[in-house]
Amino acid sequence: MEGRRASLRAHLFDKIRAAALDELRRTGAAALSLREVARAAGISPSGLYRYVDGRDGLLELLISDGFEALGEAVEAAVDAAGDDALDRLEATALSYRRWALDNPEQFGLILGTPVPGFQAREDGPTTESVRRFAEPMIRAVAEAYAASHPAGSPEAAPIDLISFDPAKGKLPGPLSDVLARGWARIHGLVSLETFGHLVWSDADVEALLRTEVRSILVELGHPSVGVGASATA
Amino acid sequence: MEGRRASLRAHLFDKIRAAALDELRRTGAAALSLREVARAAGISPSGLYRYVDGRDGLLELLISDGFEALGEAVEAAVDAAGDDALDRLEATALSYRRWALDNPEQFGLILGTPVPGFQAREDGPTTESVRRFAEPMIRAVAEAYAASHPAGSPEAAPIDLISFDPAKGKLPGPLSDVLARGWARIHGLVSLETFGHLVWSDADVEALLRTEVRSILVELGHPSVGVGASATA
DNA sequence: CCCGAAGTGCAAACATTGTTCGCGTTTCGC
DNA sequence: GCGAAACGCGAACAATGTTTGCACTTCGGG
Repeated sequence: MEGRRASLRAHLFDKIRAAALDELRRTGAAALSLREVARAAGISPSGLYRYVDGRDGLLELLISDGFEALGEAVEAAVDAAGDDALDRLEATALSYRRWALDNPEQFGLILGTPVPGFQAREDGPTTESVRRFAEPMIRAVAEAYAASHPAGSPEAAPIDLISFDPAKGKLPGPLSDVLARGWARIHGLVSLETFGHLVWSDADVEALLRTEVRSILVELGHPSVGVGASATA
Repeated sequence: MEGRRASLRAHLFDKIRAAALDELRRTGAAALSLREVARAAGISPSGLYRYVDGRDGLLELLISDGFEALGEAVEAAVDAAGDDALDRLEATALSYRRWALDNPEQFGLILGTPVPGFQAREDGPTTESVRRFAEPMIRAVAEAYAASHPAGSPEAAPIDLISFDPAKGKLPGPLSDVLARGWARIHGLVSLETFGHLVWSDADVEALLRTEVRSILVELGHPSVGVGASATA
């Protein structure tokens, strides 16, 4: 039996989670008030401590949920895309941007300036969520890489990327570099736009992202993209 | 004359500025305590209000100083570099990274997640500092662009970039796109590294940055970088 | 069935925070 | 020299995160 107690607890926990997310969306991470969350959840401030370890625990919850949500958004978009590596990588980049623009506070919380006191515990839920988040992005790049470096070639991926766990150990090999650069190109544009640092330009950021995706594929030596990816679209 | 009063005021203001920067470095922007700054500056909390408009005023001061410092760091590095566009752009990227790694809290404050309540006033010191900061970066890209698109060519820069003021109006033309993409590539790598999101990789970020600088120049059609110089058609 | 143990929620308290207000004191400009 | 402005401060207020002790409910094994 579930037990009356556990059921009530789970229900209230969801209410707290929802209230915290709401507060985060409304006021941002730095101004997130534990007491306000408690009020919204219909609970006393001290009662909240039975569910969450203080303000940091609240943030950990939100960070974990954030990575999970972003990962799911990207995965859904990639799944909806076709089989072509270009389409899939493009879907990755565009869904990454869309999620960031739709959830700027959450995006800032998980991938922006780290919050001062907080450090994710190795065994906390965050590490698993990060893994969950990184997987579709790694997969998209790995697929594109594999397409142009077949399994027999000397530059084939040295390890099985899909099963790589970013939480433990470091990713070696040439793919590490191209993955970091590819992600950085996407993340750079998205974070600058999301945080309001591109207002001086009238650029169409979505178009820029598409250009960047092509440039990544070009450097990956992907066949379906011609060499003509020049500066101006 | 300077006046005894003005002199004391300037001196104390510098002390406050230094104390605030110290606090920022130690605890981060979100946890910056006005009272702690007051203590460090040897002044009462209320007395601080004679110099700075509350906590937001303190942040504005730090933001403004941050942009200024980053701008100076980049400018100094570019000036120290030679005449070659590659060297100059590389110096831009590497000094940008170095400053971020050396001043992570300040970097997060000016280019990371925006602080919730704060919005830079149009007439505040921040706008001028942003302009000051953007100038050397714009210049580096503009020079590289000009080198491959001489003044007579159809794709020459349509406006005088050097005198462009990012505070008012938007930057049009093809340079806007390449500037945004170039900056984003650098900023993406630097912010990911600074905020600790590249720990899964053992990549040499400085080497990655060099690679990105080259790729930017290639897409600019710059002649000094061999490989795909014929890319732009 | 029932009773000790564990879980649950809360009010009160405490230390800190940002900000405002009024009051003496010092300095400036005329 | 004198009125006025600037200055610095202590006290106060509302709000925050966190701890503690205490009633009360629910669970599980005898």
